[in-house]
Amino acid sequence: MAYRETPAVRRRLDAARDRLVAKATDVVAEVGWAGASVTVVAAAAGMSAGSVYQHFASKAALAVEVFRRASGREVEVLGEVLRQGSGDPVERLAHGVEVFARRALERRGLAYALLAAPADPAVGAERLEYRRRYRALFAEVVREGVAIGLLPEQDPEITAAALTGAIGEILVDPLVEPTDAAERLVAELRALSLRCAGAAARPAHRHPSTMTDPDRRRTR
Amino acid sequence: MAYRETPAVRRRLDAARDRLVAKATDVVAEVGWAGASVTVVAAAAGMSAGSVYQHFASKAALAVEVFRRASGREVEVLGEVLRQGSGDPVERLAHGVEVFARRALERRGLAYALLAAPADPAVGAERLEYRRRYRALFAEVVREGVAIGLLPEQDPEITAAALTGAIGEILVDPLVEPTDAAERLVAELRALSLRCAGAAARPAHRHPSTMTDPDRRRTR
DNA sequence: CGAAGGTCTGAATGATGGTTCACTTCTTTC
DNA sequence: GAAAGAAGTGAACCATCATTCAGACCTTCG
Repeated sequence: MAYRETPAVRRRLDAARDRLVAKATDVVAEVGWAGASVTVVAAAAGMSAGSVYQHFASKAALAVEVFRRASGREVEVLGEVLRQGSGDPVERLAHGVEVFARRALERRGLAYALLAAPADPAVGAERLEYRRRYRALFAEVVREGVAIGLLPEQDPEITAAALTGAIGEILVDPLVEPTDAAERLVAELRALSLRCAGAAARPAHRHPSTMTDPDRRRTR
Repeated sequence: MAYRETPAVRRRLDAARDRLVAKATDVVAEVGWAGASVTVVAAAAGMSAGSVYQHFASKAALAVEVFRRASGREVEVLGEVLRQGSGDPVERLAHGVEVFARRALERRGLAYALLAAPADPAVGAERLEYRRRYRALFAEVVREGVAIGLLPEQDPEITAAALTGAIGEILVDPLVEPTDAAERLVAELRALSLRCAGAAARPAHRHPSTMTDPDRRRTR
């Protein structure tokens, strides 16, 4: 043999793959899953349609990867806030909802694509899976709250499912257009979530999101 | 001219159209929108693929009609319970949620297709529209409740959106499999909805659903 | 350099499934 | 019964993309 893959090549390939996924995510956020044909996505990533198949076995596989990467990040962030966050379970829940909502509002197109837009069956299945994860995270914190008597007796799974559905519904619909209304929306959502979980009304805690969203802390 | 459409023919045509929509609904409930090809649907309705186009300009038009008919019924029922129902706004809300949930649980496949299953863009658009209607209905009753001081200050639209999303999420997911758990689910959902709206805990009212679901009253 | 083994390209291929249409089969009217 | 005008049929048609593949172009190594 006269050729063997060299580290440099591996890096280039991996970079190309990454770029493909990233660009595909942008396209999906922009025009939805339906508009993201292989040709279009490949062009956006600066490669030919054929090359896509160097990195993924099928379009569905690429779509799933796009979904996983974007959603994975959200689950991670939410989990971090809900679990490692400061304060009692109710505070963490409130904060988690806020962070989740703000992030979604900042990238509406992507949020819509991830949560609700028509998509491949493969993505649909993945969607269910990730919704289950959101639910599990919320359920955990609710369960904690119930255990220490901060929240009334309830089925945490159901409350968690409701929170997931409620937040999704509110964020996805073109309900709030002007960005300046976003803060009011987040506040309402926070209050609503607490009521859903049965927490007694309490004033919003002081934690400017910019300091507590793990993503921002890291990347800026 | 030697032929003019006669009332009998009109009736037959209308019946065929109805039958087509009804059968298409069954197919969709069974195998989802994706599996409901024109050929399959036509076969289910006992006609040829070509004949479908006698009644609808396109497959999308048929799909929209299927969606509208099924969802329209639900909006109607929910509206009736929420508006003309007996009791104060909170009671009506609780009852509305119960009826909605029970109906969905009775026809899971259809509920899933209407609320969440991947579908034509045309159906997706319609879906948004109908969600808006559910939301409007819930918002109205919440607004009433706030007005008379039964419910705390809140943005009724947002609470309503949350209720829609929450109920959808819970009903659609394969969370509850055994039918015997359905009643518990409905009870939890009822309690959850009241908490979401901020109603103080109160015991379930006595109204056996069989007597108060407008659909049953009428058809059985 | 040249051989070996990759990667990349983009036009051709193929599958799917909605839509059309020439033709057959009713219905109605005279 | 026959002509006129629909309605019904289903095989052929066609558009859309995902996927493939033969050849062009690169990278590595003796």
